[in-house]
Amino acid sequence: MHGHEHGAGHHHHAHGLDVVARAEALCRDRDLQFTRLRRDVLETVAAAQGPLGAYDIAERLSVPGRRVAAVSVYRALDFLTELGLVHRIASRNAFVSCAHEHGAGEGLVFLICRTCGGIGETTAPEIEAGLGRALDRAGFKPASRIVEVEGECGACRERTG
Amino acid sequence: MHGHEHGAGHHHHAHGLDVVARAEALCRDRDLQFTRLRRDVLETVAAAQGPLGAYDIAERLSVPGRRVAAVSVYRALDFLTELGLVHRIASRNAFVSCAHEHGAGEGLVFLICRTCGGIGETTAPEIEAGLGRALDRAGFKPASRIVEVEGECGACRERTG
DNA sequence: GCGCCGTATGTTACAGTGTATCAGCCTATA
DNA sequence: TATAGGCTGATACACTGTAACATACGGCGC
Repeated sequence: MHGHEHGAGHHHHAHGLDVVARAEALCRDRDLQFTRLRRDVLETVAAAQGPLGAYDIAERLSVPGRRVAAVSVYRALDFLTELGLVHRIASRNAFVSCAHEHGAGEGLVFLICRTCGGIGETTAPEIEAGLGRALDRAGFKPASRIVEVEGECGACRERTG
Repeated sequence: MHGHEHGAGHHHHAHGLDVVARAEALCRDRDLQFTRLRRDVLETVAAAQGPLGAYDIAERLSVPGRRVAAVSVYRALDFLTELGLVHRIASRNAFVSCAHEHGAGEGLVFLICRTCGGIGETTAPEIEAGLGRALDRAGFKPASRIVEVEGECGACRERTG
């Protein structure tokens, strides 16, 4: 699993350009700065096969003569995450890029493959109603939610049986 | 929210004894050792109001003359997590104790309160079917899942309006 | 131009999280 | 007693994340 899946397995191979284009449009619309560092970080994450840690990103962006500190990467990641261009995988402390829009009530689910280490996405709108009822029962007012499933992705199941 | 909620807000105040008793029974059944360190770690987590980090636990267990290293705490937490006596909150890198059994298909959900910092639990069995369908659509074979919701718990909503 | 201010970035330092490795200890069992 | 396996201690290290402060750059009013 080296891309992201949407819905019933809609693959986005090499979507680096997609997400960068979306970033440009978003920043233009909202009068935000799509700076070089932010672009570099986004391109690096988008080009990666799997999730990247902040220090991985910093290392890949650092060349002799231009060293990128991890703290700068974190700031760029915060910015990109805020815009929904990048997602944080809490159970891995790592980040993936995301080329498609996400709306509320969509039921975003992250799929973490134990075999190839890749991150997929799918949506399960059905779970929103049930989760909403459960939260009502518990008297809990939600603000944000994460759903992460660890297992084996389709590609690895085919490969290894 | 300084305990855990189960189902429609079933509270377990001061359940430290419950979970320790359950740990003893589990270890007896499975021929596992419920050592002093493991007991201490479990009691510390159970007695805490909110989630504890591994280093917090190590600090609380360290007294002059007996220093508990974080690495030992991690091993004990791994052991306890494996038995379902302790849960890890991925979005906080912290741990909470859990006095009740969990079965598959139960739809365990962690409720993280932004106001009081407490962790609650509830179950949403309804989401299992929907999530299962979504995973089928994506061709993904699940092994474990985490659902964490951040927001405001019932107690804090009453207190602050 | 000049100063002012807000945003972005650089730099350093530090706190927190987690793992690897090796050594010692304790206990059960032969 | 000897041995093997599980538990713990201790040290070191890598990774993750934040705080604090300095600097740079660009727009804006004067």
